[in-house]
Amino acid sequence: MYVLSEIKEKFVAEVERGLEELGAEPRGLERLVAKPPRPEMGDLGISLFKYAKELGLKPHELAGRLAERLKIEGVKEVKVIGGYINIVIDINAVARRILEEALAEGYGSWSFSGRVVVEHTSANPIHPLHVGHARNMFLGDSLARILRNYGHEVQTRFYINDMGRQVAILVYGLLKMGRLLPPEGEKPDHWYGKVYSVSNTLVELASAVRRGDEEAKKEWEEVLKELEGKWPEVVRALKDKITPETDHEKEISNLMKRYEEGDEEVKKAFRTVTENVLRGFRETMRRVGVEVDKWDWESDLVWSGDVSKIIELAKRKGLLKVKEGALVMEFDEVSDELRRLLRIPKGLEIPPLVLVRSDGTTLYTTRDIAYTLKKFEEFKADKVINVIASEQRLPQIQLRLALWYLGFKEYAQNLIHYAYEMVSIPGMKMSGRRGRMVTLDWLLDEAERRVRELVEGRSEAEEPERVIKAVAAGSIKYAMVSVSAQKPITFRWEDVLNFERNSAPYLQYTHARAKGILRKGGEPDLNKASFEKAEKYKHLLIMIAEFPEVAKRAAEGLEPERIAVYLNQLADSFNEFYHREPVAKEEDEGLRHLKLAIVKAIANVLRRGLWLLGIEAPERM
RNA sequence: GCCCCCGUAGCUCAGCCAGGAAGAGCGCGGGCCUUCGGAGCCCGUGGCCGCGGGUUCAAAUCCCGCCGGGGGCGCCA
Repeated sequence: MYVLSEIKEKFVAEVERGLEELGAEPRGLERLVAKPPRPEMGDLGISLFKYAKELGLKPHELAGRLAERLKIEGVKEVKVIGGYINIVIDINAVARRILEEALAEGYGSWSFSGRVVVEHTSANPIHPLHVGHARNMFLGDSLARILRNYGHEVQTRFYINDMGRQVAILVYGLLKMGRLLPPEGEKPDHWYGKVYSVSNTLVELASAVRRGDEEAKKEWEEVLKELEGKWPEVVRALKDKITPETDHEKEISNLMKRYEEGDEEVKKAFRTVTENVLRGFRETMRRVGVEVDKWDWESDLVWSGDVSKIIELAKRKGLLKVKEGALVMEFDEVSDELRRLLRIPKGLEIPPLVLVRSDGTTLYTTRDIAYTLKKFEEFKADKVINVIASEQRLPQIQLRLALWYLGFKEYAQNLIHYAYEMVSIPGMKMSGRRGRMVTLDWLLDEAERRVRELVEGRSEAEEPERVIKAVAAGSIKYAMVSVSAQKPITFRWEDVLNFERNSAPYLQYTHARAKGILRKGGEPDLNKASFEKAEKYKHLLIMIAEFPEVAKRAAEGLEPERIAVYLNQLADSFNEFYHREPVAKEEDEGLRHLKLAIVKAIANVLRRGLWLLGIEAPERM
């Protein structure tokens, strides 16, 4: 247990006991603990208005009575202000413990047991990773780290969605082109992305012509022109192969059917292509230091029979209806109670879920049911977190309902859709289908270029290139992870590449600066430190002591942005301190060791906190 | 049309879940380059917390309605 948490717990327990003795029923008192608005009012306070009313006492009077016998180790004063009871921490007495804790390697970690699967990124293997995937990936990676730090066993998984229509369109185009592999020297996912959007556009165009839909025809002709301007050779290679003479939609459906049935030739084509796209994904992920523990093929779930077992079970339970040749599950009357359990909005109408198409093939959500079981069962997970865009809220709800009705009630309740909003770019409508996207690779190149420019000639790092990569990746990660997931992000270069405060580079710089002081001033020795002089650095010490609680709350609420906000405040306070006080040059030995210990503790917290966000903290920059 | 999310300083956002004296960054104006790393520091500027009701001793925070922005309502994912 960390000092500050301990003091807080005792404070709550004592006040609780006092209230009980007076006849009140203090439930959830710890929620009323707050930091007073001004430091001179104390370090922690509890508001008592609620209980004053319950007991028929004046708030101030109640606070006074409770304060009288409040005795907590590490607390030097109890203040009664209005209806609050506030405590003043005796920082001289607890500074040593704060610093001992903060200098330890695993500072901020907890040991709350639990097993969690985090599925993230899971991009369609048809084009390179773009800014939207980046948000998904960085959120997922950070959540995994935050939960591990909380004490949970975490497994991260990437779902390879190789059975969707989009992969089929890509493979179809490639087969028409007569080549499955990318040209030498071109990053595979980028090349496939071009082929995909050109194929998709030609297919859409052909269909529009066949339907006689003039409007759509015009629209897709424009897209084609745009693509021709960007990638003439790809358009040239496909233009005469995908024309309105053929019903391509049907051929693509046929291709999907053959893949689902496990046709060897088709299987080989799909697998080769997908593997190669994934090769590109892995390269990008290596660049940003994100790893996943397991890669799961959607197709394996079909071939292994897991998906048909689900359908059989649904049939046996009488959950399926035949509707125009398709098998569907309906959710007409979902009780309020079930909605509450599965976190489904009250007024939401839930359309039927098609599990099997009329041609006998299955759909994404069908396979996702099988996949969810696999995730829970293989890892014996208590919880599964799916990091998936909020636009997929409805299918995720249908998934939970399907699980519930199939009898997997625990899983349905413990399946969490961690929804995040879109990343938009001003003046640009992103669309993979139309080949319009800002890729993560490009973003990283650009960020690295800018960092290199900035660092040029003034870096103190031994390996400037490594630092450039860490800072570039960090700045993008920070932009994605420091905004709460439920807010849309408008991606602007001037914000992401602003390396001033409130950015990863600022935190990294502050960390490197602290390390620089330690190189000059030497290692702190707590046995030589004058803790009786800690009062002056109380603000910093308390902030250091708050880190574990911040990490805990971030884990409990799945809120990486809390870490970002906290680290920023810590860095601000440290920089103020740095300009005010000499550390390495401090002549008073005891004081120097105290300050060095504070600096080292801050460096440690910054490093650990950045790690929770998936951001590296170089020693020098 | 129905449903979900968001709306806090000129801009980008914390704070809202668990009600208890409005916060950062950017921008803008002014200062700090002989002292441990200027990606920094100091001073100043800036808000009927979208609007209207309600609950409460107390509302940015909870409830209802409206307005504005985004997303969803496919045998796509």
